[in-house]
Amino acid sequence: MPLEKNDLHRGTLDMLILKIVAAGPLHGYAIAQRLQQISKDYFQVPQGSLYPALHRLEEREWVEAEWKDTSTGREAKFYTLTRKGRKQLEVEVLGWEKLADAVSLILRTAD
Amino acid sequence: MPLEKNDLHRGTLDMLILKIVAAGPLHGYAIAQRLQQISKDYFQVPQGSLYPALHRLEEREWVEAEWKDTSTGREAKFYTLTRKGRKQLEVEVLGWEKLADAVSLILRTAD
DNA sequence: AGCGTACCTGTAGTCAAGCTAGGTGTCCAA
DNA sequence: TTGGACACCTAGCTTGACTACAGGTACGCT
Repeated sequence: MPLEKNDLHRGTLDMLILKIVAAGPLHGYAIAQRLQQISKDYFQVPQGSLYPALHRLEEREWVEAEWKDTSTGREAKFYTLTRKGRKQLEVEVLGWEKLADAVSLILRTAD
Repeated sequence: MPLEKNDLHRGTLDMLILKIVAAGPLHGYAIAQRLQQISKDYFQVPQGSLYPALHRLEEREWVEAEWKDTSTGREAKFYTLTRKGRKQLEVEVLGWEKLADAVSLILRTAD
């Protein structure tokens, strides 16, 4: 009986990750941190959502992964946006904006 | 190979239906029509999404159903928002707004 | 009379995405 | 030496939106 369910709205996560990665290569853990930080703790992406999402994005060739050293000297998988990924990001942002507009219309107009 | 995928974002549909019904009792078919009309054809809710959603809402006691005559003289199931449903609508709208704000933050800030 | 179309409801089965819960291992500070 | 932050991963569940059906009524057109 959870009082709260966070459940990121479906499909949003991909866009957010792409957007974060668009600003420069980052490893998964850091991506989640940035999302949380920028969104002022709204997005707290569980690892069970994060890593499958990253693998999905990689499989679709929207990002590319490479093992590199982090600033703390350890290894981590850094993700870089591909050209395809940049295209996809545009599509998703546009889609999001249209959705948000449509929802907004309903919420404002429906009574 | 669909060029386009519409796929309503998860959970949005419930909110939209509640909002439409909040303006007064309507039957399922008419709800879908209103959504489409108000959103300028953005939302074209397939019946395989619509009816399961309505049954879900009814089961959760956010709406109540009653068979009545339509303006054209035929029978249809009219859905009315319950008190619980009104509460839920508030929750969902608030949730949506928070999500939209957070997404907007990411999209604006992330680079 | 027959035919199509809009109206109106419904279900079965599939699929995708996000979740919980578990696991591995490193490094550092208390 | 223990705990926590860092960093990765997977299995299995749940949920909701979809496709593709299926059924029925009323009306207008030819």
